[in-house]
Amino acid sequence: MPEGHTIHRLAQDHAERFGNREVRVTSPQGKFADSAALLDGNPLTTAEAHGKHLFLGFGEADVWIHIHLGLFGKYTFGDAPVPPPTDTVRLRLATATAYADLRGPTTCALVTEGEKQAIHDRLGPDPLRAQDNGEAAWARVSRSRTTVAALLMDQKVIAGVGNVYRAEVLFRHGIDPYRLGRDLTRPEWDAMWSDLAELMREGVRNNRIDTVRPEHTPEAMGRPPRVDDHGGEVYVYRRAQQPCHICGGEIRTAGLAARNLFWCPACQQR
DNA sequence: GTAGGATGCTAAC
DNA sequence: TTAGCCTCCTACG
Repeated sequence: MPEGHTIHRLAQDHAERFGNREVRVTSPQGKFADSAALLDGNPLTTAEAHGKHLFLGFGEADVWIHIHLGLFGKYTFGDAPVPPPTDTVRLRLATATAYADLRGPTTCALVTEGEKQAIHDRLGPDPLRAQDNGEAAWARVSRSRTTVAALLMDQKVIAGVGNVYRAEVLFRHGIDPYRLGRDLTRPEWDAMWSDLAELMREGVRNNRIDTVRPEHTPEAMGRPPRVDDHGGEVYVYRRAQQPCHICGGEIRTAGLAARNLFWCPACQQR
């Protein structure tokens, strides 16, 4: 779930349900209780995403709730009647008509405006932010001796890409994950950047990751639809040892920087 | 019932 | 490079 598209969608969902409404802010689990009490009853005025970071702003209060889901964090949205919270709910926002429950985040903390800015400053450009472009990312990539697979996961280089988008965008552009940043061409990078922007925008719309082109969908190719709890239709992510949708060769997997990498060696050449 | 893994990241070695 | 954090779900006895 939690790649950049999830967080941008969460920002939208918060704005829709709670924007400019006074919200009850609580921490049934307790870890955020003191901070929640400070904000309780204020209107939610801003919900903003940068990469995988979510910021909630409350009216005059000069503080933000900074949320990072990490690997396990999850949001549940619902309508009234608001059910009693379970004891793992770190943060609950609620009005008379809607609620949002946050469980298991890596980060849920109050930050000042300055601390928020520091987070933005250490993040790279985000394909989902209108004001961002791939220029600064290319400057880093083009002089890096790191693999493009590692660079795509580095939030200082490009914010919001996770393990699924990494594997899929490399496949879509026929790029070997082990190629070095400095060996990429400018057109290759530009194409990946704009492709990510489109794929991730669709991810926000549908709240899932789909990367398979129309001509390669299960219906178009007469194969059974994918069954995987992560949802969308993909080319290589978590398809190790299965046949590539395009060439029929075997999808490979390997560990890279503590994460599982997936790719098709035939379609993705050096 | 238990083990293991998962779309993430950081601090410590 | 590894351990640690946080939660939920599946597979396996």
